Amino acid sequence: MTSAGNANAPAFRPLYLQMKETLTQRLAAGEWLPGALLPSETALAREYGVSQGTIRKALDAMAAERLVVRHQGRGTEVARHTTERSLFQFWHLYGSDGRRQLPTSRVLECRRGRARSAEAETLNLERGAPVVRIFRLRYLGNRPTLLEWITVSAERFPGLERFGQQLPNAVYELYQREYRVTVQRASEELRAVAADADDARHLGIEKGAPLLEIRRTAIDLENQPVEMRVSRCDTAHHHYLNELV
Amino acid sequence: MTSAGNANAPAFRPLYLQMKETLTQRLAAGEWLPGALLPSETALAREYGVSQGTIRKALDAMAAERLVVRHQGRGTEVARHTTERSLFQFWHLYGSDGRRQLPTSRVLECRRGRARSAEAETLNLERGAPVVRIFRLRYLGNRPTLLEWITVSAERFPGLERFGQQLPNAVYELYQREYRVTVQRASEELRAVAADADDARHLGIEKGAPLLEIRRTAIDLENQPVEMRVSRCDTAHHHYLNELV
DNA sequence: GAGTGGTCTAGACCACAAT
DNA sequence: TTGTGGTCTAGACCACTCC
Repeated sequence: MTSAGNANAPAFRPLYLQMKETLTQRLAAGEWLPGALLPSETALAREYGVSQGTIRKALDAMAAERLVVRHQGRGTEVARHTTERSLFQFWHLYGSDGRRQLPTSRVLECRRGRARSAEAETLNLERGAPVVRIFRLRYLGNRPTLLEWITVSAERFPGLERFGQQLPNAVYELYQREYRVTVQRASEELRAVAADADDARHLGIEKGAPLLEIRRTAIDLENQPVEMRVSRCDTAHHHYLNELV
Repeated sequence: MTSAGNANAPAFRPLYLQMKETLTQRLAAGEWLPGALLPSETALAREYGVSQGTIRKALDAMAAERLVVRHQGRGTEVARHTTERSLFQFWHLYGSDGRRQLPTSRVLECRRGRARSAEAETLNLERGAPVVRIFRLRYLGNRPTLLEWITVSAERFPGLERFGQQLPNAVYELYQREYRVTVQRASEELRAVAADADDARHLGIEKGAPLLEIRRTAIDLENQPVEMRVSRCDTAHHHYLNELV
């Protein structure tokens, strides 16, 4: 399929959306690795027999979804999970002064297990399927602020448990580098809960104190869930910021 | 300023961004009322002496910010505050089944007062300036779920207090219809707090129970704060959903 | 200097809404 | 049928990066 001028697919959709889909598939298939440059607009236009403007609309749409990053004069790059991206897309906790702080982490547990029903449902696994669980205590400015439980499929992330204390702060960079898994987006459910005895001990607060519980499901390039994450945050000195635009 | 070909402004910015700015100013000034149709792309292009494509990029950018809504075959319409918009942009509470429910409301208080320091700071007012405060209890499916305190400037919203029990559920529609104030975006700070005695009484829960507190600042078309809103939600049967894209 | 994406233009045709 | 925005094309020039 080189010419898309009159596609053979059952396509009533605009050409640029078809091109976006095609390019996204090639990207998700790993043809271009994170950080690499895609072929130029003119090269892609030649390859598919469409105009440069059509490729441009497709790439602009992909850039809007953070699949690629466009650089004038340099080219179009496959999006990487940098610390900045983690910060801007996935980190919403701010200090009382309104400044964003990145956490440091202490891994309390990191081992294999079998998927419980909630994990299986969230991650699209069979119940009892092998998983890796990470349990971390995270500090903001030396203050223990956040307890975090992460669950991923052990088939998708073989040997993840071996990282143990060496797990980096930003695990999405690790997912991408070691496992070719790119977290594209996520959804978070927020609730207020009461600290149980363990929460209280780890966070140095009273049992029953209010905590902000965040349940995140992270989604990869193929729109499949890849990580389930539950966080419990002490919001005495921090808050979760959400911009409604 | 009819020809923008070689602008006299200290402008190194792209033409389409200058056009977007100009059109946004005309819109914010009230030249086109909510629901009205803007002049067509060709008419605007003629008026400013630029190509239709440039106007198109400006309007597309405005549509991305929800300032206007584009309809093929009909024209470009100034965005209105409909119930759908309130729902999709400003309402983030979902039931445990994942369904979005709109609240019903009971106004507990609606009267004038003088800005306290937090209100004055948030709303860019002098401390002690006249304000209107609304205090509502909101129900989701017959269950009292949410206490809400709203503060706005009494100068900007003269006579708002007279609505009392007749306040509609979606006050942003009222702001736009009665006061020509369009809420374009907002930011929300979320924290977990413990219910005080009043919270507990109104929501039918235990004192000290965890509540999700949402502090919202609403921003108008001119990027000025127009409303401060604090909500305390019982998240036993609901949660706040945030999509990280 | 060569190559890239960003902007701007101009024109053709299509899909859709209103009449 | 008329006019609107949506798509697609083609070409020119600009700003920027890299060699």
